[in-house]
Amino acid sequence: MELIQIYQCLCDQTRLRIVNLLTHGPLCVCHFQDILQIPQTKVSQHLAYLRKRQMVETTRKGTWIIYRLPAKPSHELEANLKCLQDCVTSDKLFRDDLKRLIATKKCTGWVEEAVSQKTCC
Amino acid sequence: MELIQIYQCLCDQTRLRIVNLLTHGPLCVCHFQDILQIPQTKVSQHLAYLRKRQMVETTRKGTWIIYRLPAKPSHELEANLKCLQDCVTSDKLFRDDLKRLIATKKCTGWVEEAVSQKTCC
DNA sequence: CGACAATATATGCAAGTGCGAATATATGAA
DNA sequence: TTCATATATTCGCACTTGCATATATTGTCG
Repeated sequence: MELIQIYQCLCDQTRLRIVNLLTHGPLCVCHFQDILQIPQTKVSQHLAYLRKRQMVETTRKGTWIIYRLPAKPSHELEANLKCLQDCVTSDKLFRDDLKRLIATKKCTGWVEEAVSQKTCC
Repeated sequence: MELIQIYQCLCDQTRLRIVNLLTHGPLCVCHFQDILQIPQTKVSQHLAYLRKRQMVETTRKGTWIIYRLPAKPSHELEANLKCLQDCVTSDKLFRDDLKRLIATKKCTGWVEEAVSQKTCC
């Protein structure tokens, strides 16, 4: 992934919030709706933007589509994600998003459980 | 300087090249023209964009206007500039820009000399 | 003052962006 | 097959961006 594409992905607030959440693990579309409190089409549009530029990868579990950051990020992406994680700590909006993420208990290892319980959001 | 503004400033190739050059010291408009080989209005327009978002500061020396990165960068900006310097090494375009910068000998301490010699570019 | 050099700003235009509303697609369940 | 759920896509619109062309501003020097 090229440097400019990375900055293009991060230069919108909604996308920045999405990527910030994804640095803590994979999520599916409904989680972004819940945590960011924004309509589904808006989420999907920004996810499409990120997917087009290879900032995110997807897998399907039934009707859910799970989004994650690239399994093998380029050096540029890895460096910028680290930098992002360092920077977001000073901003209330991003901190609050992460709080809500933790509150939903969707940080890690939620996929298997969701599949077995057949409920995601 | 806010995170999103930083990404907005860096998400265009010309601006990224400008900021990359500035990480090595102040420059005036004519240097960007020379090194990046782009027309003056284009340089000025991008510099205005960066100035508006406080990514660069200016001082005047006669008819020249000298651009520099903020003397007191925010934590976010400092972190991202460091990250940028790490990332650009892998891209030929940015490496070549820096080569031309070095060739012009405008990396450091050129201002006083230029003023005394009354020639900048 | 006038002429020149360096830089900035205005204008018009094509392209891209962000967003809501509506619609389409895919999957699982009944 | 039909329905409901989750997600994606399309469309229209206002707004922004990048750029070239033209014009304005600012400072220096004579």
